[in-house]
Amino acid sequence: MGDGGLLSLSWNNHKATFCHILSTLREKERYTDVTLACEGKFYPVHKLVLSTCSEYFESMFEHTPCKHPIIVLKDLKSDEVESLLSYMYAGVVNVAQNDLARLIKAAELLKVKGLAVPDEPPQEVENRKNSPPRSSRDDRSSPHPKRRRRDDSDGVAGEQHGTNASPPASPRTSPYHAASEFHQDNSRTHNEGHVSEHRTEKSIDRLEHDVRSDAKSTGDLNPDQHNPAKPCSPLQVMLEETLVKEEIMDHLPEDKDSLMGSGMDYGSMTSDGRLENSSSDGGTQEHQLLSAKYEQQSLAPSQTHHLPEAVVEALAGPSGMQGWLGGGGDMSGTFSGVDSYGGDSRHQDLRQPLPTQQPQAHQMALAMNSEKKYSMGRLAVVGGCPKSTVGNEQKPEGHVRPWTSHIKKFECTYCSYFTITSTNLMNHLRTHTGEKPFACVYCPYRSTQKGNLKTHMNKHHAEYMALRNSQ
DNA sequence: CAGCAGGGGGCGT
DNA sequence: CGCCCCCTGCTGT
Repeated sequence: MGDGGLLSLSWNNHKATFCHILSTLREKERYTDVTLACEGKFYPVHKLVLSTCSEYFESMFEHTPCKHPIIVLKDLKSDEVESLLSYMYAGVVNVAQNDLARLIKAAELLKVKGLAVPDEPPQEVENRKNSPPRSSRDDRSSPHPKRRRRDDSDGVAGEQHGTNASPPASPRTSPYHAASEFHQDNSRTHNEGHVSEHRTEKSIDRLEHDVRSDAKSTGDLNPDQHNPAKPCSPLQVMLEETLVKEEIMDHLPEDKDSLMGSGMDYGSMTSDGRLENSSSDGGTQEHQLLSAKYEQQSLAPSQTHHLPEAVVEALAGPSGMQGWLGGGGDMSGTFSGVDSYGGDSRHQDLRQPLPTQQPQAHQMALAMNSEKKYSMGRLAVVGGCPKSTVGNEQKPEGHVRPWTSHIKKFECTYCSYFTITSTNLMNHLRTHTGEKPFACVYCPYRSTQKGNLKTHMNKHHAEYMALRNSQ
């Protein structure tokens, strides 16, 4: 790798982490922008995920301007929905053999990529479903492979609720990936030796470590359990049913409350809790968009409110998911949410005229970065004067300018920084662009500011400076 | 201690 | 107004 060589930086655990974060976001109901309703249960999920995994949803959202539509899945069972969601979020779903045909049918109904295989009879698909063991290879690359053994889980094959919250147990790269693996499994259905082959060594180590620690806590777990085929039937049954159920129960009431409270019209609820869409005539088989009432007023604010939190919690890690999130179409709101992380409402104003030439994701990433810096205390941006405390401390009397909005002249297009001088802004911009135009002639040192280079020269190449001064 | 980054004065155009 | 230059505080090693 010589000078100028390209370095390929790869995030070893990226896919697994990605899936995990997705699942986490779903669990925490962060950024959810669509709610699936089925049998009286509500599943706040993400359009992005749904449309990624299903052209059906994709086109549905495409034609639905509503910010937070409620989609009533009428001809589906809630457990099917849960399974499908698990499949879409985690890339893997555990299903009892008996329920497989039902699930596949549901998947076909919703055109879920990788699961919907209309051309082939369910039987064949069943064979392919031996793949869950294989999918577990990615299990092990999960950041939190918290699988718990349910020795007698075979007996509860009919229960699939658990899949809903199993994502952390088995993040998958993507449904596409899953689909392709199904095909691979055709040729080697029983070969479980491949289970972990595709993982990177690092993720293996880390995950096995996680698994072991998990095993310690649960007592009977061993790493091999990531191979679901071992203890269970080819169609592995849920491992976390009770756990998951509890989580669901925790969430649903809130959902209902909030949904109802927001004036959402869900149609009528039958006595057994099933959701009946009043407008459903049964002719169209699956879902109807019920109403657009459930959107901005009640939901958007909380979303924006949650974002910074989630950025910290769910998107932990320096890289986070900025790029991914930036792909959303409604980033202005979320972006301002991030932006307000510093607690400075002023940012909202500054954000308005943000130039659009920057990809939003980029802006978001940079903004997050800069906010981080600010929160670290480099600039006291939080509240009141946006100017640096540096200036205040440095020249208490010098900071007499009223730092009001009409004074600021130069705004950074990447973050909320602003200054009264273009020079300062230019210097600042280099911190974003990475440009270091001032290079030391004696060493690889480069600087964003000439003065910094000079300082460097004085300290490290004093003789050069002396010579130069004498000339 | 070295480096980074922001503030601001001075000067030329 | 833009550029140059210097000063300064903060942070990481």
